Amino acid sequence: MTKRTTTTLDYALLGLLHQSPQSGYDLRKIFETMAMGSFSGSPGAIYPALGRLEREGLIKGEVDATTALRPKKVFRPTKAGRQTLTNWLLREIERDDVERRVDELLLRFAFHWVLDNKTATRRFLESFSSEVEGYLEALNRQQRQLPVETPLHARLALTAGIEQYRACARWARKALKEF
Amino acid sequence: MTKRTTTTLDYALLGLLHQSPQSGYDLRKIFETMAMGSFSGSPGAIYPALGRLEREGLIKGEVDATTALRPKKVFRPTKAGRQTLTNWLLREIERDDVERRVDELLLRFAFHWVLDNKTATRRFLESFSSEVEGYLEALNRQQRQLPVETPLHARLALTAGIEQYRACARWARKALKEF
DNA sequence: TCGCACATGTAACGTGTTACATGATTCA
DNA sequence: TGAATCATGTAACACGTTACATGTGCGA
Repeated sequence: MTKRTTTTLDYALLGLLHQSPQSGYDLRKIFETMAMGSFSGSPGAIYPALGRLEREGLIKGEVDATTALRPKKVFRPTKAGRQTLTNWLLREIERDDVERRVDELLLRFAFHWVLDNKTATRRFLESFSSEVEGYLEALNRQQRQLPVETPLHARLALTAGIEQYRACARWARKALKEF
Repeated sequence: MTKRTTTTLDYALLGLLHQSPQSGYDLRKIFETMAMGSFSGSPGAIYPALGRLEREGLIKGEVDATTALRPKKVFRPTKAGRQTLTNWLLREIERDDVERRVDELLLRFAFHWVLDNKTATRRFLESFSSEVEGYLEALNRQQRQLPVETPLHARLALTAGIEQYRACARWARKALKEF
């Protein structure tokens, strides 16, 4: 039996539960209210995810029958869960993360407070901005070498992507000053 | 039998095939080479997708045995396929698209040249920037109303998101001048 | 002869989506 | 009475991921 790969949703749940133990319903409302990347908070996503995490021993739920109309199941991360979270936070940033999972990287950054380690955060931001700038160079090259027949719309769409990454790079440099 | 929902990958394929008829292998290479959002171009994704589109009559493939080492199957969109594509391009932009599918919107824009209709493109960009700006207001409100105990990292992550959307808004205004 | 580029596909697997089910309590 | 909120869950379904299978021709 090979271990399943932990999804971004799993990490998001782990991070939120680290912040404060809460129920599936509470978590769903956070996803609905807050701008957390593109998580949906649909029951069909989060309850099964919580179930998996509990089966794997990364979180532990206990029923709180006191307050609620219907008994709540409040989850909190286990030691193993906290370890999994920090491993994720400290993971090396790959070019591929920057190319296709910027949202996940930003989520990772958001939970970096968990580490309470300025050095780690600085390293993260340095690595992030250097990867982003590397990718920006690739995008600029791509833009210059676009075939002549490339329609204007397609060119502009590429600049939109470039501008988004530039915004990320600027943000990272500014954020770095805070640590 | 309810009709399945056309995925973003389907539209991407439809758009690329509209640009020029080509094989699955050609398409895969485009996804690998070009920065097209987060498409992978893995065979397990694109061949089944082409199969579905062909079954639904949106594209039509014919085998070209002449040139290649191994016979190529070259696909081109049908009339219905072109119609599906334009319907997608002209679809009203919803707040939800902006919140969770900016990439798809940019892809849509990239294929707008298909319409060859400056008015439609202008409408798209106007609608896009107005939705983005509306969402930006919501994000700014969210930022102001962040609970006091919100960790710095989480605050900064939110500003990263805001900066990305700002970049989009700026881009849209600039792009608008081209049409 | 080894590996790479060309070229198309399938199988297992897990995840998210949508829609449904359930049921108590509060409020108009 | 009916609707909304709280609260948890399941079932069908389809998609993408990873890994595998297959086979030709070219260059080192």
